[in-house]
Amino acid sequence: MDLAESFLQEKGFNGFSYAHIAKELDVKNAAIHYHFPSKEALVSAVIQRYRDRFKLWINNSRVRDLSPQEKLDWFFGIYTNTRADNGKVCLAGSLETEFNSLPDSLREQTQALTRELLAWLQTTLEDGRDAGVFHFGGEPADKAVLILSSLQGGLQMARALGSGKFRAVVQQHKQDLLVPA
Amino acid sequence: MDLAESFLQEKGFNGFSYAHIAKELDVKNAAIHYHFPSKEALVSAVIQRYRDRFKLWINNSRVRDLSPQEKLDWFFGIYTNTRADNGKVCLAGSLETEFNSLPDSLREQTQALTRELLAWLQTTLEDGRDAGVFHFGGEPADKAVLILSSLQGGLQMARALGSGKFRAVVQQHKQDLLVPA
DNA sequence: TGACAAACTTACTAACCAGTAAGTAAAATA
DNA sequence: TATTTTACTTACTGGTTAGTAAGTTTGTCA
Repeated sequence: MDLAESFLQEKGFNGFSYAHIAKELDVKNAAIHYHFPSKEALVSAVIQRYRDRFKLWINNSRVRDLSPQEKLDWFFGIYTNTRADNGKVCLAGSLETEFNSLPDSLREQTQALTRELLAWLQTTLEDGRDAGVFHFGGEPADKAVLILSSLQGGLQMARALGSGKFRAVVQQHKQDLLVPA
Repeated sequence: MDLAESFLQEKGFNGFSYAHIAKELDVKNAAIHYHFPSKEALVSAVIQRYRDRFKLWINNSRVRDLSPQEKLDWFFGIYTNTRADNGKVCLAGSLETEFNSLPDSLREQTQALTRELLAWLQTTLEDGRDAGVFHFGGEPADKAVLILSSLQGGLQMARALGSGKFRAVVQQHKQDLLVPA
């Protein structure tokens, strides 16, 4: 599952095979079919684990008790660190790219994951604006969509043009949110 | 080339084959190899055409003579219209997602395209801020990266959660840029 | 009319893909 | 100790992939 997650983020759903995983583990591809009958089942398990992990994190006091500003920094940090080790990309972003060629169950998993990320981000933005630390007009839901979109897109752009582009995204969000005009 | 461009935007580089194009055209796959010796050559030609088209557009008086605000609307419109007909995605975004499994020549083409989009957007943002119609802090280069990233990511998110998510991105950018705090 | 080239088709190859059936070795369990 | 279960391997299938070689039709031009 760790390898599948890595490959998904590095190459996408259509970009890796049972053979790739089998080779890394030094086993035969049938060994993977023993644990996960289909590629769909394997990837579904990976997304589910990712969702569970995120849920666990945001409900843990180490994140839950942070200020909105610290929460946002933590969230940006996930993406920065993900990217740091080797051109990976947000799991949700990777899956959305190939959404059109995904089996039904994976589409649902992708939708659920994205909605969960958006919901948390929206609440955090609301709390921050209410507390007077975040400055933005319009709907928190829209701002959340903008921020998540740009993080996903920014990681992808960073692959082509270097990690500086992703840092630019984070930098500019902080500028927009934190510095009153 | 039209079909290849469509498939690239719908399914990505690893998501379409010579057979898909051949079937649509009702010819054999060898017929495509006659015109484009390799998939790399085919996709390279598609990107080059896309770059030429963009260059032509921005230098044409119909775009060149617009106000910064109208230019931005035009740019957003490209993405909105691209998306309108069937869950497509920005060509640059699609290629960046699979950047790690792309042949060298296509990596270079992808980088060049992205840099050209960024350069134009940056200049437009600069002009708009100088003219007093755009309001944002920080570097225009960073804001350009943020906007392009969010458009690419927004189209992808729209595939999973509906086109409303992309409209939210555009809406929020207009809010952030045009409405003084 | 004949030569030639453009635009194909037919028929193929070697590599890779997800997935399966049958067999095996070792560990857990009764 | 005997039986069963776990975790594989070996050997394969049918389908798809990009790409090729050789032959065929069609239109152009001298």
